[in-house]
Amino acid sequence: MKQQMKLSDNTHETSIDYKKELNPSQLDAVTSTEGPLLIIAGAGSGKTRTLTYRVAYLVEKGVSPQSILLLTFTRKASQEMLNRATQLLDSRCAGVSGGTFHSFANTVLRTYAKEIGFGHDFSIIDRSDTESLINMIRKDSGYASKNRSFPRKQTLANIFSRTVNKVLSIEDVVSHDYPHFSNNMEAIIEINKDYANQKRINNLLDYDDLLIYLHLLLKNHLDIREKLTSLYSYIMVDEYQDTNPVQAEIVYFLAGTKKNIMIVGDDSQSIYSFRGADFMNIMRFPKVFPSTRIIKLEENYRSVQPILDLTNKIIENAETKYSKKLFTNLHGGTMPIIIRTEDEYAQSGIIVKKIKRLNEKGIPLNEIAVLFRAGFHSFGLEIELTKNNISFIKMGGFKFMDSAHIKDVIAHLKAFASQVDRISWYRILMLLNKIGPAAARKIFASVSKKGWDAGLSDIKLKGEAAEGIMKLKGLFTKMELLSGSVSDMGETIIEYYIPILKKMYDDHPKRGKQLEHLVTIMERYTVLGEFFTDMALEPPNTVKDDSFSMNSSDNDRLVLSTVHSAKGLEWNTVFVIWTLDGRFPSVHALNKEKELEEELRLMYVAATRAKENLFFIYPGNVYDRSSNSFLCNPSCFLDVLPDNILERDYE
DNA sequence: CGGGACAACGTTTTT
DNA sequence: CGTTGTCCCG
Repeated sequence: MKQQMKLSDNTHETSIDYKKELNPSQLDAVTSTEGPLLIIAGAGSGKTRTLTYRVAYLVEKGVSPQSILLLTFTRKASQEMLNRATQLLDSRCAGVSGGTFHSFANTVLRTYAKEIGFGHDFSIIDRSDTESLINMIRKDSGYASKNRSFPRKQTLANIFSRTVNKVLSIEDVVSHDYPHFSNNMEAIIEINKDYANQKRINNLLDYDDLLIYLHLLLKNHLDIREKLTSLYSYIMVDEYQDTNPVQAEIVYFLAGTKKNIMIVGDDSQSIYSFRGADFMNIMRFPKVFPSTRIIKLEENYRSVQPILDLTNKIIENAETKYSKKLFTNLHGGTMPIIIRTEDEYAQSGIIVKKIKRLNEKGIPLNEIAVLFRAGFHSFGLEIELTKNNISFIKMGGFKFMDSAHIKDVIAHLKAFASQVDRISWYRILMLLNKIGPAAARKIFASVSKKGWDAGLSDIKLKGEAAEGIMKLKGLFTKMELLSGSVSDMGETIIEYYIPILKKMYDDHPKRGKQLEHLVTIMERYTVLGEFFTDMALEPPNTVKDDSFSMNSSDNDRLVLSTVHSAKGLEWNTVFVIWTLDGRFPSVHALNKEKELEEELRLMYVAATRAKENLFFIYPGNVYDRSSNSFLCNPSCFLDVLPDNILERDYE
């Protein structure tokens, strides 16, 4: 203890000058350590900075890092904050417990799995595993073949997840959001029950279960709750406007009696209601914690005045309850502009032209972003960028872990690790020639009873099917000799899998390379279970995919991103494309007040990403298939703005 | 079992 | 337009 004190004294002889490095509100937020605290942090107001300094402040004050809990929206966010705090103070900050709600739940539940009726070695299933399992139950139930318009696996997964995240009943969700499936109510409820049973039998938790069971644990086991609340004496939660009711109650339980809890958020940037987030959580917080102090961070350090004028005006039209008016000391800059073009092609053309001009002025590509409402909105632009040799990186969308070949290889690993993993066994068996659902069922029944060795030997098959099973058994026999090295097993599987890959995909060389990349990820693991958990909870979020850029080696690339994945980021210049009614806001939200309000916040998030230049562009006349109509009006969020705030170029 | 014909359906995203 | 699922036939 003494040694630690001495060490820290040495490492920060230049103590942090909080007064100098933070503005008064930030300083207040950083140094108010006791009791409940609500920070309303406007866009670009130094939210991350505040959290980082607060971690350092607490640690410097002598609070043990292990007793600080920092919950964030993504793992990347928490890691970045802790890294910065470490740079600010010293390595003690790295000992702070930080992560997402889900990873925190995972850690806690591994210890207390027995209390919720699971084994401590439970597996976490990702969204596609979830859908596969639901699909098996769906088929088994027989409802699907009786009824042509029975909900698909994806729809069922959506219904179930929504039920959990919004704390509603299946009846509520179906009748409200899927009224056309109301006549299947009993069947849907039955499948949901089966799904829960299957998970319990097979020791599986899906993403929602992690939250649900953590919540249940805290609610029903006071002794465990007390243990945790005495362990975590200082809690910080970021992006609170995007928490759902379950997460909010978890926070409430964790706060315990000391209630040293700080939440940070911006009600104007709540954009995840489609998955149960409710910005009323942040509104209600002072009621739930009666002695809450509220601090507003209103100075914006990001955008020039003309951009701020516009974003302030946009959000004025929302019914947010915590009013705040952002101001800046960054002067100069030009008025944001909205441009109408002839068609999509012309829209792309303008962007290409403007990017080239900005580039000549010395603004690097990675300081420019093109933002849009939905992933597919950038397809046309991607083609034009490629033609013009402008390299770009697209954020969000397509995920490494979601591609079929990666899933296949991991399924082999999972099947090897568990003879009762139905999802994985079906998946790998069906890859074999002449083996379909019926054979897979038979083989899996045998394997789950006798293990893979005897299970595969005892199965009677003919011809190609028998051959395939032989090969699979050969693979597993080989894997058993590898004494548990994760990457060695991976490589062995890939060797076996390559012929299948070649048969199935024309682009197998590219996919083969990605499989090699998977092996390098595996090399970081010695315990198979940890590999599986990490792949579910913290999957690699980018594919190093050269198809997306001309010269992928350099980092100077234009950023294409959905507005959702642009949250928290900033660029010198931002283009928002497809800003017309029906695209942004989306057609689906046009007649629904609540959803339209969220689209407005989404537009606010998009616009507040810009530091100096902000462009809105839309093609003037677009046919929309889904609504069978022509879209031609500029986004209503922008159209209502006065001319002295937004310049118009309608040709 | 596997392939072809046909019909239904569709945001956004992270864990 | 592409994905997902069902049905039906060889």
